[in-house]
Formats: sequence, C-alpha cells, structure tokens
Amino acid sequence: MRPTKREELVRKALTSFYQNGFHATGMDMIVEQSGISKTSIYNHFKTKEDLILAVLRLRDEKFRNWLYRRMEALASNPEGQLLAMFDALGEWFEETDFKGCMFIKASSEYQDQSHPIHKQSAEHKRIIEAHLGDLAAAAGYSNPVLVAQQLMVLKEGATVTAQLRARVDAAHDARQAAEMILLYAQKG
Amino acid sequence: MRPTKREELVRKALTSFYQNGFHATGMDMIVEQSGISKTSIYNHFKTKEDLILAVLRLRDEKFRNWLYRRMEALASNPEGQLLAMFDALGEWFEETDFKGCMFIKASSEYQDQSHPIHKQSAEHKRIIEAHLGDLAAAAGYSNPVLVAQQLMVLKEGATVTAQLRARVDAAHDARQAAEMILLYAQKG
DNA sequence: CTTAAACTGTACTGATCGGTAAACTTTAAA
DNA sequence: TTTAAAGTTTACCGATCAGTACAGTTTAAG
Repeated sequence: MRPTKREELVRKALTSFYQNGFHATGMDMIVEQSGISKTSIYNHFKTKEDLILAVLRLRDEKFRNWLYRRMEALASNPEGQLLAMFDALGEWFEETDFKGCMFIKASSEYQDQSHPIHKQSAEHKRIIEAHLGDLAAAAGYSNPVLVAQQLMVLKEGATVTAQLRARVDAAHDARQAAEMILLYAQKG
Repeated sequence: MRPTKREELVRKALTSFYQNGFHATGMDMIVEQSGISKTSIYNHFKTKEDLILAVLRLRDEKFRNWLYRRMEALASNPEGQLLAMFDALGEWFEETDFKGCMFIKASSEYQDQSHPIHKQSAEHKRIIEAHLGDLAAAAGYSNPVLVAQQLMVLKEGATVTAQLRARVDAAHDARQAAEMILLYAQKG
C-alpha cells in the first residue's frame, strides 16, 4: 500500500467538504477536485461516510496540533496559554479560507447524536476541553473543569460568530470575557 | 387567497428542515410530512430556497417572541433580563425536540456570505444582539455594545455546546460567565 | 347553482446522487 | 524483466433530486 495517494485523497476531500459542506459535496466533485478516480476512492473507503470520518480524523489531528502549538508559542505559563487560545482563534478567523468549525458544521448536517459523524465531532470537542482542564488545573484553579467548560463555550461562540456574521473580532470579545472568568475563578 | 394552508405548509416545513437539515430534506419529504401536494407547494413558492427563506422568517419571529417574553417573565429589571436569557436558553435546551439553533445550521449548509439564506441568518443574530444592546444601555453600562457582543458569544457557544455535545448545563455555565462579564463592565 | 380559484394525484423531466463493473494502464518491488 | 497490486477510464446502476404538465376535484363566495 502506498500511503501517499490515500493521504492526498483525504487532504483534498477535506478542503472540498470544508468549503462546500458535506451533503452539498458529491463524490463526483471530490473526483474532480482531487484528480483521483472514483474507483480508486471506493477502493480506499467503502462509503462516503467512511471518507468523511477519515477527513474528520485528519482535521482533528491537524487542528489540535496547530491550536496547542500556537497556545504554547504565545504564552509560557498555563494561565497565559488559556487566554492565548483566543488570540490563536483570532488568527484562524483572519485566514482567507476560514469557513467556521468543521465539527460544528458536521454535527449540524448529521444531527442524530448516535451518528458516527456526530459522535466523532463531539469527541473532538471533548478532547480539547480536557486539555483546557489540564491547563486550568496546572494554573491552580480550584474548579478547573468549570473553567474549561466556560472557556469552551466562549470558544464555540466566537467561532460561530466569526463564521456566521463575518465578525473576526469575536475572538477579541471572547478573550476579554475569558479574562473576567479567570479573574473570578478561585485559585486552590 | 386562504392564508391557512400556506402558513400550515411553512409551519410543517419548519419542523422537517429543523429536524433533518436543509439539504437532507427533499421536497418529497415535505410533501409527505405536510400532506400538501407538491403542485400546491410550488404554487406558493417558486423554489425550495424561497420556501426555506419563508421558514426562516417564521422561525425568527417565533424564536425572538418566545425569548424576549421569557426574559421579561423571568426578571423585571434590564440587568436581570440579560442574565435571564441564559435561564430561558436552559429551558429551550431541555425541550425533547431541541436540535440546536436553526440559523447556525442554515449558515453551516449555505456558507457563502452573500447567499440569501446566510444573510437572513446573520440578520436574525444582529437583531437579537441589538436587543441585548438596548437592555445593556438601559441597565446603565458604559459600553453596551461590547456587553451585548460578549453575551451573544456566550449565547451561541452555549447553544452549540448543548446541541453538539448534549450538554444542557451549558446554559448554566454561560450564565455564570455572563455574571462575571456584567460584574466587570463599568456602569456609566 | 354557478364559477373561478385553490388544491389534488399522477406522471413525468433532466440532472445528480452514492456506488459498482469491467477492461486497461501505471507503478514498484522481487 | 516479470508480476501483482494500485491506479485509471468509461460506462453504467437504481434511487433520488428539484421542479413541471396536466387533468380532475374540492372549496368558498356570488
């Protein structure tokens, strides 16, 4: 097995699904955009759903890697990294091909909670929230779980606002709100 | 013209689109769910897109009416009403047929900012934010626009979290965060 | 009772959907 | 250089998509 073609397929499919949505993107469009034959695609993935799941796995890995590294680059201590997440989000929102969070969109199109695509989207969010919880614990907050949940609400809200209303500065609003949350959160 | 049939069609179409999504809901499914013939549907609306726009108009009116009334019922002063929005959201999240915000989902499926469906979704958010701004001004905050923006970010984040992760208590987290925002916002 | 508008069912269009069959060509390792 | 896997093109499948044509039926007002 040559992994390159498969990876290239998933990478190209990612941009197609991200830019156009899941239902709106037909397999023929993916053939066009990727330059990979349909027969070959279905040799790698049994169904469109399987391809989407692979796309979401790649997106999860790439996005979390990028976010975590950016948070570490922008601040040295855990408290600063929590706030730096919103600066990183702001950079993301400013990218020309920003089209919102792929997992929010996936869960919007596959609404059933038991659907694999929905479950995988929820898992992505769970992992990020756990990371924020670790940082909040390291920062010494007495209720790191609550802090992480509140910061996640701000993150999702800023992302949706940036996509739906083209409001890039939502990241700045969210950061200010996060600062107030951290100010009030008791330290253990 | 009898307005009843048309209204019934839009009402039934709303639940279909809300429960299943826009692309995933075919016109044949709307014929089934509404009991109204396809010929009659296309006599009222030229295209599926026109029907969706009418559905979103109805949703905007119904949702804002409900939210505003609920905020007024739960608190008497403007500051309390701002916080009561999150209690109202919590009630919404607990409804058995809650499936997230219809406008967030619409903008996820029609991503182009210039698309009528996307624009109408953004308008819905703009109107609610303006209402929050009025309440924040009445409450005496020196920067009511910023307060409204931050509360909107919390509202969107809580709604997405409740839908994507089945976390009804996101409304409670958001309310706590909102309390801290209001505590720190200077009064004029 | 008449009449016109509203609505109905049925059948259809061309396009596209996800997915497959079959025969052929490229690729990379033995 | 042989060989088998991985890739390709082309054509197709039945189902469904949004939307239409048409002839018949219900409805409500004069």
